Amino acid sequence: MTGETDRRQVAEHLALTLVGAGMQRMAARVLAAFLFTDEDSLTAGDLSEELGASAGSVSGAVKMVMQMGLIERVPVQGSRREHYRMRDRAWTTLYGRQHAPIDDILDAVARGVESVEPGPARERLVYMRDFYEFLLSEVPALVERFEQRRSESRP
Amino acid sequence: MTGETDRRQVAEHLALTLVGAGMQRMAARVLAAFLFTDEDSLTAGDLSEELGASAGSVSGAVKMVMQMGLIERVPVQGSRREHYRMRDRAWTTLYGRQHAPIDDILDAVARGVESVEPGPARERLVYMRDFYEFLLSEVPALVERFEQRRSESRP
DNA sequence: GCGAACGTTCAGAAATTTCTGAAGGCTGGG
DNA sequence: CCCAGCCTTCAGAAATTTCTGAACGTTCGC
Repeated sequence: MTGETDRRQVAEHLALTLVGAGMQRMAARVLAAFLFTDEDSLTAGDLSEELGASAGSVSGAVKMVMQMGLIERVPVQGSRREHYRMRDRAWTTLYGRQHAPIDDILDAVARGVESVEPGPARERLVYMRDFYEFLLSEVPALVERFEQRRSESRP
Repeated sequence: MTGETDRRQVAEHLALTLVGAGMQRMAARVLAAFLFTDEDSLTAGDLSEELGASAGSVSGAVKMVMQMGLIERVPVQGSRREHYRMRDRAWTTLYGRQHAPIDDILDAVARGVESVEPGPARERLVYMRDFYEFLLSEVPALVERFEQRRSESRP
């Protein structure tokens, strides 16, 4: 509820926190910019200026954040620039996709189970496989529950 | 179900997959070594030999993996070396802790909510905050459900 | 106590990731 | 058709992460 400088600082702090959680630096900064703006949409140029970063790195970061499904292109007629904005269900889709690597892990573990004779190692691998399978099946339901609850409380 | 060379290859592949999911390289290799061994426990020396890595990097990696709660020291009398093995509920605890960064994110977002005037940005931040709060409260229950199901099927 | 076997720490080297800046490609207006 | 504005790509520079190897503690057997 304070000044504009403060808003940027807080945004930057959130970006750094996301970096701590494993996100790429510039991608996190771009994301924070979208979170904290009251504009309808931002262009690559806006971001470059706002963040004080080169057009090149902004371009790469935007690409990443878009692949994550957090922002989307928004068509604006009468403008040659590409406009972007956050997607509505950004966070739930992000969380869902965070679990995409789990598919890969699952494959690798399943291969492990096949490659070892029965014994302690195999039991360990089976346990790991079962857990990741469980996650893969339960997470979508979890996300859905959140969205449902939300739509109820805001009819 | 094939040779020893194969086991190592499969283990190494799982390690690389975990790296892809964000884990540190040597930590992932150490973890895979524990997953795939039929020994009761491994020492730093064992790992160094098995992985062909220096004692120094093994030491650092073991420290990390232990902080993650995936392995534990096991007392072996009559041996000067430190022995380690995987913890029983390694995967569920890991998943639980994966959500530790969420606390930090939650703090940062909450600060964001306070720092902006009512408007689109604020609504976005509130949504994000609510979602992470939801996760924080639901994940433990999810993990518990898995363990319960598992203990039922293996009485 | 002394010596040997292990493990840890840390400075520096190596590898990887990340950013920049310049060159080039589209697109729409004139 | 040409030009201007905007974005993307890419090679190289900068920063960061990760590994090694040597020096230093510790612990146990003797």
